[in-house]
Amino acid sequence: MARSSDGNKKERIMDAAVVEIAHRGYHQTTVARIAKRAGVADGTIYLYFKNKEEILFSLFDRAMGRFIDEGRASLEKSSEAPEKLRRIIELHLTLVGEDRDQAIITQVELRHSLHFMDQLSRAQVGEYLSIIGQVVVQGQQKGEFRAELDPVFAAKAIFGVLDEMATDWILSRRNTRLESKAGAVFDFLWAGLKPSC
Amino acid sequence: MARSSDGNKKERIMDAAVVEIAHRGYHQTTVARIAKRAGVADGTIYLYFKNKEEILFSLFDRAMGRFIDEGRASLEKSSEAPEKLRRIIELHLTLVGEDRDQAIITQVELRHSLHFMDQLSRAQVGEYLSIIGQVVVQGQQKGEFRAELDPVFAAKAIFGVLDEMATDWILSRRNTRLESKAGAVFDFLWAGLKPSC
Amino acid sequence: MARSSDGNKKERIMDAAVVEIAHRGYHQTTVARIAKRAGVADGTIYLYFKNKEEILFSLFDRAMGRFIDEGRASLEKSSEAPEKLRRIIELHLTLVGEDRDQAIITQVELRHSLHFMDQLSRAQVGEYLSIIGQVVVQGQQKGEFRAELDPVFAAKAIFGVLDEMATDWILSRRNTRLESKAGAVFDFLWAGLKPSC
Amino acid sequence: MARSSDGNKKERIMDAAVVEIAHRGYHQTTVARIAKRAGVADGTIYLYFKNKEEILFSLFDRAMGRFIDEGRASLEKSSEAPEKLRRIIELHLTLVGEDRDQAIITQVELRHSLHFMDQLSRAQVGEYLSIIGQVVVQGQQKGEFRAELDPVFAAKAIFGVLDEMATDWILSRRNTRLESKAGAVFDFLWAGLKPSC
DNA sequence: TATGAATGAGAATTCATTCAT
DNA sequence: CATGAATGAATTCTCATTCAT
Repeated sequence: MARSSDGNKKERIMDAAVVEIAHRGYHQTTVARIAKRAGVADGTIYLYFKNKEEILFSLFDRAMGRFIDEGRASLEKSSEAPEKLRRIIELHLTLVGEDRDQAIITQVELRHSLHFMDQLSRAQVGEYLSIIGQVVVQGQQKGEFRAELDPVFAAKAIFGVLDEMATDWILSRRNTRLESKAGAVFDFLWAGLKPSC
Repeated sequence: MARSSDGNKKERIMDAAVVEIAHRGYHQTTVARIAKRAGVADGTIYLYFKNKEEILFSLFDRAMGRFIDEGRASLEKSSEAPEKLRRIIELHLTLVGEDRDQAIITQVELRHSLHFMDQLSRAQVGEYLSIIGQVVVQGQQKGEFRAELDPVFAAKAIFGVLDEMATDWILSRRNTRLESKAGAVFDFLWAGLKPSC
Repeated sequence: MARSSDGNKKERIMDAAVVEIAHRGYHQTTVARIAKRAGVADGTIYLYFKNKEEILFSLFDRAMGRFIDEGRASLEKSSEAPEKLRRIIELHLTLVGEDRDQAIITQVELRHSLHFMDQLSRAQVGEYLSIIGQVVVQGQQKGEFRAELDPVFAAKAIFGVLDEMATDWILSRRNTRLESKAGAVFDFLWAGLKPSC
Repeated sequence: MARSSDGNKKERIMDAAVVEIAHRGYHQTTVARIAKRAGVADGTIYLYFKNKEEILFSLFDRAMGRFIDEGRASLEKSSEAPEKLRRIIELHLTLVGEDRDQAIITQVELRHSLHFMDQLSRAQVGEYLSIIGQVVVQGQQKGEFRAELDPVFAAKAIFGVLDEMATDWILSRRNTRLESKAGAVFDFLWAGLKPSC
């Protein structure tokens, strides 16, 4: 049966795309290279993706899906907002940090044009930001976070710090673990969020 | 006259490039289009730039130069670290916010590829981060900022928030002024930086 | 049932091909589209036709077969050459005019290339022309048509007029009936054929 | 100066296209082959033609232009309608017959799709038919041609006979001169056109 | 017979860059 | 310095055809 090869083939193409694109950049990566690495014919790519750009979008969807799903799941485990914030920070840095190639896609290649970023941010990034925002709101309701803070702004600020850490980690090719920054990030953000005394 | 038209011509090409690249993206922008908008022949571009990529680099240099120069100048005017932080925030958001096309270049197009970002971050972004870092260090020395904070980390966090605000402003095509976020950004960062009580 | 579905399937494929090719042209029509319209799998096409070109040839054969068969049958009904000429004209225009899609195939798509036309004209068109030629010969023998006319030439001239009417009808998308031209065509040709006085 | 090479280059490309397309058919002819025969780079083709199809259209325009121009010029030389008819017939067959490759383009390749024929017939073929029609009208006014004939119909009939002779000449690869048919064509058409007695 | 996923050769077109004027 | 016609390498995508099931 084609049972297993079907799903596998699309995945295989995406995996190949991550490696190729991470190494040479989206524009230098030819569809032929991706096909070759995936072990399929060039034309086969087009059975699974409308065009080259669709591959990149799919890569984003797959990655962002994990952020959102695992983000949601992680939040359910704790009830305190600061604890949730810590979990999100750790999860974000862990997910980005566990696959450098994928991280290059997410932090760099996926942002290569306004047109592209537009589509991304509208959909899933917006959802991710709103998850963060909900944690902020919840923390404010319980008095754990400063009430006067705009939660939408706060979510973006939090995301900005996380995103910068991720990008910085990619660019500095040192062999550090990205998660190791989680403590510092939490301390900094928590200081900015907690009620002043 | 011949003398100045030279300098003018390079500037004209760069200005044309900003508009074209902001509107269609770097890869969709042809050298011919830039030449046309600049009012020069295609070949003339190559008298001023080694190749297409060089144009983009020059755009970055020109923009980053202002950040660094005006950043430095601005810092000299005040002596308190929090005040300096506020100035940097305002300057950053003002400079990004005053020209949407240029901002698209800075926030989006310039981040094309790892190869590209590498070159950027090594040089001037590193310098910009170090300016921010120096403010943090100074604040810590004077007891205005929390001493236990790693100033290099803090600089990145600050930059991350500013950068996210800038990118968000570009993507949300609302007609707001980016500088209007300066107050909120300062409050948030200041809370995260000041000594806990 | 299996037996007849076989024949049906080939017919179904040919019918689908007529519609698709008439609407998009031979080269823009993919085998996949024909298969889809015919309700069969892509591969099934190749059980009935050696390749895509064969479909077109088959379409021609089927159409030309009717011209020849019905032409012959029609000629047997009358004995006077002018009457036979009239019948041929009417039959030709009626057959072309009764199915616009099929007519597009016959008048346009089938004339794709020299290679293609060669094969067509050698075989069946030659036979059709010879049927017309025989009518001319017969008319000359009975003194109904001018004797000095080369019957091969006359057949081509007759065919040329009919063919031009057919093509013109296709291109002018007016909602006229092609057969309505039969009278005028006959009058014109008859004048050219009958003995001068 | 590029003075002479400009016009020449476009002509050279068109000449190369005639040969290549006549020999292999439009679809089997690659732009690269045309470029090679024309002695230019592939890309150069696109400085003179928007795309491959445009080359074919240009070929048609150039050819049809001669038919119309020389047709018009030829008609001015004589005043009798039958004489004009004879001139048109001779000119048509001479022009088609003087360049077999070009004739293949005109009689076969240019007709390969409805879309294509539409564009052709609308414009210049219509004009050519109307030139023929005017001769018919003039002949009718002077009593040289049968008055009851619809001149639009007659023009198409005349064209149909000429066109069939041309196509037939191409397909029969015999080494005859197409113009040699002019007499027979004229006799046949003249018999169909002249007032009955 | 019938299927349809997979193949991979093939071609049009673009565009950064050069260089003769 | 300036031009812009010419170059030709490079790449995406299509689609007729095959073949394992």
